[in-house]
Amino acid sequence: MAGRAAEPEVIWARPERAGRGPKPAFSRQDVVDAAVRIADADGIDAVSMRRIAAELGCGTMSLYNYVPRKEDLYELMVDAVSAEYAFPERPSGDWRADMTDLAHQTRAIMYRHPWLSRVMTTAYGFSPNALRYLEWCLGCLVPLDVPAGLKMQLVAMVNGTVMATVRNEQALAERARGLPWTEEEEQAVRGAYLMGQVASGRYPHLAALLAESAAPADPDEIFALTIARLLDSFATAEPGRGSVTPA
Amino acid sequence: MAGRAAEPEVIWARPERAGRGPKPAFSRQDVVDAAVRIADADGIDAVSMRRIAAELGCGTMSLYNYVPRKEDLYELMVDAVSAEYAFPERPSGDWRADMTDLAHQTRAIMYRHPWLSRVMTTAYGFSPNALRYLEWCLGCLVPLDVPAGLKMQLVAMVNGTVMATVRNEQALAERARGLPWTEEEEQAVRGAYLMGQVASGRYPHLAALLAESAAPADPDEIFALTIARLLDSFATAEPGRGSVTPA
DNA sequence: ATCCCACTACGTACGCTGTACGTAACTACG
DNA sequence: CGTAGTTACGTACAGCGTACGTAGTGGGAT
Repeated sequence: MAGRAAEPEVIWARPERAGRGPKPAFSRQDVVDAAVRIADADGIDAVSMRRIAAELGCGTMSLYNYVPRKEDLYELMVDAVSAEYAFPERPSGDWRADMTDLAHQTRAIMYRHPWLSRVMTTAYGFSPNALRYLEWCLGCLVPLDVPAGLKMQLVAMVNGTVMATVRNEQALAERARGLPWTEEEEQAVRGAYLMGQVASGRYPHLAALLAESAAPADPDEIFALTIARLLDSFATAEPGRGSVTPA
Repeated sequence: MAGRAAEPEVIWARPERAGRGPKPAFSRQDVVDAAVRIADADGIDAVSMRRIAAELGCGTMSLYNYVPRKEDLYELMVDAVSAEYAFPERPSGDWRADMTDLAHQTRAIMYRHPWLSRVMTTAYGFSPNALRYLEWCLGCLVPLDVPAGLKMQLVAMVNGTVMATVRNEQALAERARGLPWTEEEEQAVRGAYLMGQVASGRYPHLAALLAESAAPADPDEIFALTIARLLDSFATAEPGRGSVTPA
């Protein structure tokens, strides 16, 4: 009988194989790589067990010898691309520079794998490469003299910001996938609706803003400034003026 | 023949009905409300066209007279709960206080509708209530003397941060849904794996951090401080020290 | 008053999904 | 050298979104 008892487990703690039966034709990594390849090429929704099996040239159900559930596959995929981080020998000593570099690396990885920003919102946890990343971050933040908890918040905040930024850029493109019209048409229609609404006079501040900054700024520059601003806010342990409590 | 030509369109611009035939049994809002009710009760994955139809007591395909595609339904759902924002008569004049209140409202809405933080990462756009929200934000930010583009970044950043924070909290609970074990078991297993890894000595900084702050801090407090810190960083137009360019 | 046709309602069906289960072949261990 | 545990995988099932066809309703034009 295939499969294992349905007990709580983490995929990272699950042994890939036992030595008894016939030699497996693939490794777990083969399955994950195939999934990543498909997602890179045709989007995350194209990643089905049947498609992966076809890519590997095996039966669909054979995959369940390597991965217990589809959802675990997502976690494995995230971990797989998290291996793309390139860390220097040691932190530079300038934590702002190090964290800035990491933010740019994260963004680059998300651009290389456009499905990542969506999958991470669901299948994210303390995978091996996530731990490696986190450990490196904390190493970079040694020169920063703030409480330990705050360092965690900083890392979470940087990651969250990069994710939110990239997600915002990619959501529209992803939505157009699988629709009977192109992304350009989608964007045009949505833009037209927005302009129509703004022209209605019901949104004066928004209208003023759109009139003021007609030319959209360079996304790279905005990203760099956003991260810089964010890191600034962690340079001191305490937030500045009050206003912490809501109205 | 049911349905309309497959042309690019925005759901907000699509007229709900024309006057010719028999009176529709429901309104578009009825359908959306039913979907929200199901999602609140049993999670977003329980929202299927068949389930909504059963909730309303009509045939499955009848729903397509009100909503052209499932994906549009998601956008309608996000817009529907976005109506829960309660704005005062006018901005207080203290933009930090106003934005802080908005952040807390967003968080409260996301707690009331635990599916929202996930759906928003996919189905988010300039819906009517999103425009209303944005317009209000810009009104609150009138006292803030920075370029218009920066105000947009501030709003995006606050929203993104709230979303990332809540998503992080809810991802685990959501993952446990539909699994044969409980969320507590899931958390326990993941925690055990993490502790085992940390105890391996491969992650010294992480180990030190976990040892230092054994008691997890109050999430509400962390949230409030995070938002305060974030708003601080927008109080001046330019980021502080250099380090903008990556290494 | 009557006809027309746009419109609503909805049953059926198709292709797709994840995966439970059963069976056959294989191999390392007692 | 059995035999037990493993791999491979075909079949099957429940569920999904939705294309399509048909029946019936009722407002607008004649």
